[in-house]
Amino acid sequence: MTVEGAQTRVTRRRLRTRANLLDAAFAVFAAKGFGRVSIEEVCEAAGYSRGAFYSNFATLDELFFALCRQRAELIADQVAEALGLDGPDLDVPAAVDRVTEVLLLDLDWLLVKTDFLVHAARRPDVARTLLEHRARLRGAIADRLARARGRAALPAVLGDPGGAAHAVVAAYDGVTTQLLLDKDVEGARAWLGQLLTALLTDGSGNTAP
Amino acid sequence: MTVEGAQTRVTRRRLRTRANLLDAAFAVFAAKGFGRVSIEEVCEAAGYSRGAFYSNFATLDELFFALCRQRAELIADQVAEALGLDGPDLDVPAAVDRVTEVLLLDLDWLLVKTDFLVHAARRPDVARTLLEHRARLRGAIADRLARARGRAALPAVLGDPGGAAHAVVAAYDGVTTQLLLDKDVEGARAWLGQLLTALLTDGSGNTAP
DNA sequence: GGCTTCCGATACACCGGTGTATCGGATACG
DNA sequence: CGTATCCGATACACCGGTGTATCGGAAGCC
Repeated sequence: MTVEGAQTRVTRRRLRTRANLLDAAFAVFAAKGFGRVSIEEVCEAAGYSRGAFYSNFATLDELFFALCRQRAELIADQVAEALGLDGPDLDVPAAVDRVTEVLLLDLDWLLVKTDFLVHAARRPDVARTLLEHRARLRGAIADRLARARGRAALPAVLGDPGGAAHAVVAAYDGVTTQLLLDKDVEGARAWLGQLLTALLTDGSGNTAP
Repeated sequence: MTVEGAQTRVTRRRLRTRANLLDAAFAVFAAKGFGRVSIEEVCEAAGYSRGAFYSNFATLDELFFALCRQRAELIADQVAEALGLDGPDLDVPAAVDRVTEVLLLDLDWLLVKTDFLVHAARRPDVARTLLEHRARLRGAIADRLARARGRAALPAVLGDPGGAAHAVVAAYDGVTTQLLLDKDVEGARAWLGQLLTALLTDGSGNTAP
């Protein structure tokens, strides 16, 4: 039933199997895509029986959601760390490098994430959650950009740092789409770097390499 | 068997039912997502029995592919038309308006298209087809931009018109992602306009409204 | 180590969707 | 209008996955 309020013993084994199920599910979802996957497949991949599954999750959707939440927060933390690395002043190209290193690393995750996107696009409540998550990320980026105004003025067309952050996210999403098809991670990184440079500078090339 | 080589009579009824199945499938796919849809559902929505389906398609994948191909070509034609409208000189904001009018019109299509994207991301052969399609579209945009050099110089960071076209597509994809979640078509159009302006001008605002 | 609690494996009944084979009625053509 | 052809509806056998109920054994606690 996945109730967590009235649990007497926290049970160690349970946590392990739950984690194992999540890991196996990630692999299976990445390979086949959510919606093409049965509960049995996940269990088999994890080395458990269906009993284990039903003891930990009520439905496949629930597992999928838990999985995406887990990974998304992991990535978000890494991005936040990458953004906070250098001091009060921001070195745009360096920061871009560090962030793309995190964001455009794991093709499997991008695949599952996009699966989750289309899933969310059809469920307003899930969409809300995802939107909030994205807003938080954008906020972090905007903050970072605002603190770095001195070094490179933002182009006027984008407006405030919030708008610029919005553009950064859009660029990332756009590059992701192409990457999903051509699988060229290095190319995507380079390309995202160029795009962000074009967006975040006024075209005079003052922060370009 | 869907063989089209040795067909004695071209049969009118068949074409109609095929079209009906495709239309109904579009609605169902948009509502539930490919992979959450059964053959029966599609047939029911179209008002046919499964016999009709199997007489026209071998598998649900085949229908899905045919559907995406159909719609994609329709959109591509409309975009090509919108790009070719004004004379040898290009009015960037106007062209952007016309194109976004076509591209960001039908949320259902964006939904299905993204479904198709994740589908393609897992099948190299399908991915190839989609990549070629995108390359053709980029080519059309690059041509258009190249012919309009006189009016507004492209920012150096993006390189040649090919690079700029690449950026345009990325912006479109990025905006699409957000749009799928917040369903704000008008906002997406405005936002895509801003993004493209930021990308295609040198920041001096010479083509900004 | 003995006891209690809990977790996950096994077994079973069930259902929805699949694919095929067959047949009746619609359709094109002379 | 008659007839050959084709299309799609119906019927059937089948399978894979689902969810539940039950039970044996592991994990925690004394």
